[in-house]
Amino acid sequence: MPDSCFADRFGALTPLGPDERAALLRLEERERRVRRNGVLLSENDRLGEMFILKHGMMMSYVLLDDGSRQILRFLFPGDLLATAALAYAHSPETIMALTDSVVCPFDRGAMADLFTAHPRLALAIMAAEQMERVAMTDRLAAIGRTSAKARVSALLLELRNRLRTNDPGIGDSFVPGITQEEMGDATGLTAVHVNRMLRQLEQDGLIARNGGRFTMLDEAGLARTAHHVDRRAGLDLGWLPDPR
Amino acid sequence: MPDSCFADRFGALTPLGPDERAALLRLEERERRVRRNGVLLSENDRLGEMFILKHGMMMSYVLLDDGSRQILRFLFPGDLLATAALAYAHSPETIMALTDSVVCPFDRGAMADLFTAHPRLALAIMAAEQMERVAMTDRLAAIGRTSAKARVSALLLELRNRLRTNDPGIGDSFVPGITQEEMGDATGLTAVHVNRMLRQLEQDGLIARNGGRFTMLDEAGLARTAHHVDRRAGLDLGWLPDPR
DNA sequence: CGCGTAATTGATATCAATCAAGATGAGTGG
DNA sequence: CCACTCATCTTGATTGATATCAATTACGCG
Repeated sequence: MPDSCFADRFGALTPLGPDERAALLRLEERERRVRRNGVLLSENDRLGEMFILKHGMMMSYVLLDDGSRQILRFLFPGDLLATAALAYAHSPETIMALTDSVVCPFDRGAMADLFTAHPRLALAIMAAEQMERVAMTDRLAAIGRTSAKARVSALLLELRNRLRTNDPGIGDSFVPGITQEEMGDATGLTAVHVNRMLRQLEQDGLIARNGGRFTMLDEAGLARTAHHVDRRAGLDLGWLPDPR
Repeated sequence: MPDSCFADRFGALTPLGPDERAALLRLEERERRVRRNGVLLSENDRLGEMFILKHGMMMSYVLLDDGSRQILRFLFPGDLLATAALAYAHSPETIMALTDSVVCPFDRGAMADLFTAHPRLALAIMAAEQMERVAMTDRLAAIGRTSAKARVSALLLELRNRLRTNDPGIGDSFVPGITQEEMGDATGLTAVHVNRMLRQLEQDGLIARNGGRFTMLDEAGLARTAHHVDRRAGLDLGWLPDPR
């Protein structure tokens, strides 16, 4: 059976029937490559298709009129991109590749077909959307109400966790794959201050760094500094109807 | 025909068939009152039902361990509450009434039934979810990357626009219905600083205040200070299949 | 080797938080 | 009707966290 990031994503949440798996696979029939630093979609581009990220790491961001940038989310395989196409004619955000990536474009009509043929998958997609929303509220609270050190810690934890989801081999040690500038744009800080915070986290004995590689020396301590809440523990999709 | 906030909300986005309207109405069969300052749902409460807000104004927020609060969103009639129930066993946020309110509780199973019987409504709900998500990214960018004055301006514009959606009689003049403390908790500022920013907006001739009532004297100027983007203009649900 | 990007470090500036009093105003009970 | 109380709003003085500015250093790569 051909692999599908998207089917795997949902398979981890709820058992999938063979028809369901096949329907998800059909969304990944086409492929498009995006090179590192390549832009898949710019703010205000006309929308019509959505994408499943198949390989690589991307990010979405908005630019403010003074040139500053707010990174909204980092994107990993299995993530759905450009879902704003469901409600808007033009993209509210830019989507750019952080590494060489592969995405699978599909028309929003395909989503309509999927919802019609497989209501249970529609519910699962809606549930995944809720997970995304809760992650966003966590980020909102972090940026609005926590210190620079907490925000940087939270970002490191989030990156490690998401990287690990796609590569279970990752333990305490990982390569974030983003610059300090990008960490700043994700956390609402300057690159200079991110640097100082990383340095402080090192001094506190929470992390170590070695040529781009980060190691969490005290994950519990880091989670405490970050005011981190582990949302995966509270997942519950048991209420979904049985697969057909 | 009995009125339904929820059906009205979607009716404004896309034409509804009679079956569809009836199905939405069924979600509002039960009612629960929540008094001002009453808590509908606390952080970590067990989830199972969701709610449609029928009358009143509510808010959702999280408390951090140092006691500070981040308000995530203000809720108005037609909004769907506690959608996290689709993915989580416990609430990630507290939902509290800002005015005496009425909500319609329904089991998440009812949502599953709706998705099964009316895939087109499922798509519309998904689209509404995208509107919510985009609003959240706008807030994230505001808090992460804009000045205190811009954030307060953006909040005023958002409140006025949402109030006007439910009461088209509202023009430049409105009563926000929240305290400066709450404005601070929504924008990531202190109440004291919100006060100074309001005062400055007054001095700039952008707003006037009179016993709790705000008047926008220069809406274009306010939108400029806020870096405001009008998202309603870009809505597009024309791609949805025709109602049955 | 040389070049460009990213990381680091120090000095200074600014915005917003904190601390501390009042002022205002809407209930509430006597 | 008045005194009282509590929440909210307002204002000033000060502190503190983070931004800004300005070099310098380290590093990956052609």
